[in-house]
Amino acid sequence: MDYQFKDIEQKWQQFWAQNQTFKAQDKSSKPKYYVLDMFPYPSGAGLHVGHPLGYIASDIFARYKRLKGFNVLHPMGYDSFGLPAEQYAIQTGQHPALTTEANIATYRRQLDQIGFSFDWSREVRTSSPDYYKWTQWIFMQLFNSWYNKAADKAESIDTLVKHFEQHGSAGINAVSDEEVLTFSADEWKAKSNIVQQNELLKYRLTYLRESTVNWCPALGTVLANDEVKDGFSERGGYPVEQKKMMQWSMRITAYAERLLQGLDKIDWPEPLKEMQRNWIGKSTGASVKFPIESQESKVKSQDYIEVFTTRVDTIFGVTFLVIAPEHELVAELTTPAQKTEIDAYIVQTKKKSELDRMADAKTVSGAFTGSYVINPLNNERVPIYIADYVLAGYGTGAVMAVPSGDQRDFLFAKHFNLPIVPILDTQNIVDEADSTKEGKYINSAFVNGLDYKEATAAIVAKLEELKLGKAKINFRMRDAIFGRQRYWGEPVPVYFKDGLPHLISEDHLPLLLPEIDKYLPTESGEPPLGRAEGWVYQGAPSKSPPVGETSLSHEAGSYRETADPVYYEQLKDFSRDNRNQPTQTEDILWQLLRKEQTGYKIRRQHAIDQYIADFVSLEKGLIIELDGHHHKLNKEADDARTETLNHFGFEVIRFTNDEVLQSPQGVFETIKEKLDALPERDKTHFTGDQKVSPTGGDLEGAGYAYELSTMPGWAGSSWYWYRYMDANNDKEFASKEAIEYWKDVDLYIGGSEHATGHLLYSRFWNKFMKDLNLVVEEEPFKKLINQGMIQGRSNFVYKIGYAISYPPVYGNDVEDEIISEKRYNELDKIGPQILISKKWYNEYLNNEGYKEFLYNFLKEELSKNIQLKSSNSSMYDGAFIDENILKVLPTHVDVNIVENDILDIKKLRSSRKDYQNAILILEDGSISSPTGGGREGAYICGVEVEKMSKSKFNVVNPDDLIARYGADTLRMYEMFLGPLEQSKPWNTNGIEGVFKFLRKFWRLFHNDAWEFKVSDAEPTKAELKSLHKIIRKVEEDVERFSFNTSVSSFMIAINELTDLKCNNRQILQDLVIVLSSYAPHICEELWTLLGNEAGTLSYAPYPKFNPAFLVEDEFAYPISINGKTKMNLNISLSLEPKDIEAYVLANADVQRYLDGKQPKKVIVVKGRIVNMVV
RNA sequence: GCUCAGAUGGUGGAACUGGUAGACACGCAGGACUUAAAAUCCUGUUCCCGUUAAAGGAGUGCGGGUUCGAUUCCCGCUCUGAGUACCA
Repeated sequence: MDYQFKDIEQKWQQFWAQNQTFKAQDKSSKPKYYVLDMFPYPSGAGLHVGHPLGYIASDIFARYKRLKGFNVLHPMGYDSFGLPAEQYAIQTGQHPALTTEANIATYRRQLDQIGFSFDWSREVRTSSPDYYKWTQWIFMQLFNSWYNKAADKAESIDTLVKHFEQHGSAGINAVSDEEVLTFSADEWKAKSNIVQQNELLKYRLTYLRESTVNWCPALGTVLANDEVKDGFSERGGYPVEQKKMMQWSMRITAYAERLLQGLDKIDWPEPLKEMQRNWIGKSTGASVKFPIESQESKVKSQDYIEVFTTRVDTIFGVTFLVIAPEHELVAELTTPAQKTEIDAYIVQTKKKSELDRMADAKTVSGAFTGSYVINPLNNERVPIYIADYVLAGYGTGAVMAVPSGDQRDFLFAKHFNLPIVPILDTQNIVDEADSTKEGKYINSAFVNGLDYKEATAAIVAKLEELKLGKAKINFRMRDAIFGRQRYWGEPVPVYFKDGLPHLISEDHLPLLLPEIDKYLPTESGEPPLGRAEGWVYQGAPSKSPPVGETSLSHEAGSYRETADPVYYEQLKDFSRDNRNQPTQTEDILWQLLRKEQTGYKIRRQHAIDQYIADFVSLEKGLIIELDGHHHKLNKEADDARTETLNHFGFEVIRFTNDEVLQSPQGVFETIKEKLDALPERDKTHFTGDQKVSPTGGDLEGAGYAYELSTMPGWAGSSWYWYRYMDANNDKEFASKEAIEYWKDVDLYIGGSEHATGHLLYSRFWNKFMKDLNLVVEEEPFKKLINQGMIQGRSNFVYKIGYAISYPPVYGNDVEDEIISEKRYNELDKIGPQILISKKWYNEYLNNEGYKEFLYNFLKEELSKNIQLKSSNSSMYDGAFIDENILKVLPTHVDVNIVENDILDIKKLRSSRKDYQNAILILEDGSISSPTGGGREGAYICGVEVEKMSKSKFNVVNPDDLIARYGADTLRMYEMFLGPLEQSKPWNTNGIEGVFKFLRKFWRLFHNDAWEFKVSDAEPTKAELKSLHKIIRKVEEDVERFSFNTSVSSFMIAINELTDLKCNNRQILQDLVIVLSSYAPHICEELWTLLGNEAGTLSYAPYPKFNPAFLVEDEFAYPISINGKTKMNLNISLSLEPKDIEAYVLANADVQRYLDGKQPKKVIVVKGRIVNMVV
């Protein structure tokens, strides 16, 4: 029978599924090998031909490793939480779980028909509760951990608490928030639980903190840095803005150094590592404090400005300091004389969006504050400027400017006429800064004459001695925002009590995603989970209550002396800050309330217990609070706060900012009425002997609000490779034995788009899990390969766009308007489309005469083919075509109706209505019209390489190709296309060659009548040579992931064996094994035809290469003269170079080439070449 | 701007440690089979000059270097792609 790929492929796919042929063994004496593809998101669009590229490569590798005797783990699953399903749900109201399910089914069907050897018994889905239970569990471990810098690893938060209890905060070297408290052991123990928990939150590896986030209003969620590209969201391309929000974050910065170091130990593509290095952004330098020049009467909150620099050696070249406009000291540093200028500049920068700021990079702008710092090493006065080229978010938000060494500083200095002092004798600073490190220092006091290394060391030493600086390492990487204000993600296993986050009990995992009515934020702007009814935590908070969970106010004697004196002191500091920087609404209200305008003394930003009240009347016990509109999770905190304040004898009234802005007077009246109505404050509560629970009861029966945001897309994919090791375990995320056996991923294949997202977060979680001894390897992916992108190859037709203008109607020239592009396109629909072939398009571009031809042609065709009439027909009477508006537009045409750039005109006509009556000028100049019959010439389309996408009509679907050629052909063709890592355009043209090859292979096993027939004779030498060449070639190629070259070699081998008329069983059987990882279906079929047991091919031993079969006794030496090959000579390989030389020189043809001359030198490389120098 | 990767026929690409550049495949041209088409098979196919077959010459983005010999190594440049960006 001829090669029937359809039947064969279906048969074997079924067989593999039924027999679980590719199930990996949990326990095995074989060595393990773990081949993984990057977790796919099952999108609704289905696969295009570019998607399976990496899967085919990894599958070939996995199959090859099985043949080589490895126990191979090759799983597949779905990263099934994510934005697209949710966006779709918002539009259609369909539950994302349903659409996701449907998408997975499509995805699976498409994967199955390509014949992958996945172990489907281990399939995972991040959106399944069995799976996200463990994502939540890992989140809990992160919450319960801190990073101990001394041990350089994460540890349980218990060890931190123990340390605090025994030694206080002294001796702790941790990665934490910047502002942490300092306290003794006794002070710690004296703190209320709330204060303690608040403090611990600053150390936890996942924490809640008010931070500046990338807010995307269109998606209604925050995004991580890697999800933002050039100020727009990566998914959807919506604008992103900066916003302060209470957010869950992951303290990935704790691992910055280890993430960087680890890169040196893994076999990844260099560009990928480079991207991670850039993202981590380590820079070694020094921090230097520049004392602020004292000014009479002005009290500063700080008497120095700290800068970070990587070139501390240039400190003698500092001629000014630049701080970011957002720098906290700007207000204090601005002198009255400079205030207008500075304010104007700040307003100007605020107006600029991120994008403007980037685009504006070239223009110099800034403003002088009027203040000076002192250069600590030469005591010179250094003016302080603000400028937006200094970023508040990097380093300290301040730079020491060295115009001689830094181009931005140089431009700034030129612009503001600031001095430029050279500091190295080799510097050339006439036109631009020179950042050289060569030469000896000048103008640099005690380092004059030293070189770069010496000077740097000397300066750092000096600064350290002065206690004004030290060597420092800075990282660009920020902590990763972990919450998303979206529905379709893992719920965060956290509830809120006293405004503080608490973990739910492990017994209550998984915390299931609740059902909601609409997948939209609530009216009050809470995330979608705010819609879930009754979604509150009822259980016990944890098995062992958090340390120190006692009454918060057992020491409270008065509102000033709260439970925690240290904390209270800090609050007073914050209050002072707040008073200095009132918000707009606070300021409006304060102007009305101050100076007893209500009849009572009002204080603003006043610390009470652990809170700061916006406004308070101590006399009447009334607290006035201003709120932005807020989040449900803040409400829990607000309620707790109100309750506590009530307890201290205060009544709380709240206004929103909007209320104040709209009617300040009304707000004032309400407050006044309230004050008048209130009695004197009851102070009896301040005895402190009462046990107070701020939430009004014990946990039993109480409902605590859950966290309303969900986890980001990368949560589930940051550990999934461990789940595959033990996918069905319901006791642990994976068993210890499984992890110890499989350890890590040996080969990971996927796209480079995950470089700074998934691959960085995964390494982070892996290191964390290693620290907790949950896993055994420091790095999860030993070897990684980026498959290149498959680009689309678009085809174009060249459409004549024409417009019709009208003469003045009724003496009115209104109609003679300039026709806009849009109108022009509308008009071009009134007649038939006219398309010109590629040659004529080039003619149109380069030849004025042809334009005229087209114009005349068009006029004639139009008068012939259409009547210029419509409902108001007079409009078209006498209409004329405007030559100036005639244009030829390259227009995408569906690549599926084009073959070898030749358009299928019939298919074109039936594809779209507006092409039905099209007139085509063909390559040979003849014309194809709908009425004209007979044979037609060719219409040649234009070609361009672009992204593969529906809108460009260049999507090639693997389903179609499999239907035409089969999966084996598709697999081999995708590999044949070129090196795996390289991006390349898809062109279906070559696929025939691969198909022919498989048929030729099939035919080796069959006689002319297509009957299966092999011979049992002893193989010939030539046959064995062909076989062993390919055995070795495939081994070499697969090991170095050069799949394209082995496909070529297969073709060569089959061509050779066909020429040898080989149908030898021994040869063919080994060949089947060698080819089976590339084209598994056809090989399985032939394997059983050869009489082997079905299903045994996948685990057959790979044939052993025997070099003896390749040994030649002769070699056709290329004979070259001065490096140019002239001829070949067959010479026995047993001859030594000397004899070869003699043999070659004796040859008559060689003598002819030498033309009687004696060669100066003869180079003979045995088995390679003979070269003569004349 | 910086970093990285790359540039070989009409096309995808091969040449692995410096040793016959263009393997393999597509496309194209010619031929066989056929009434015809499809399929299949055979031959040719880097460019230039040229021929009866020849014989020459040039040639791996450009310019130089090292070498008996360079697509491969070194230096400088051009272009393309990717990443990143006032990162101090």
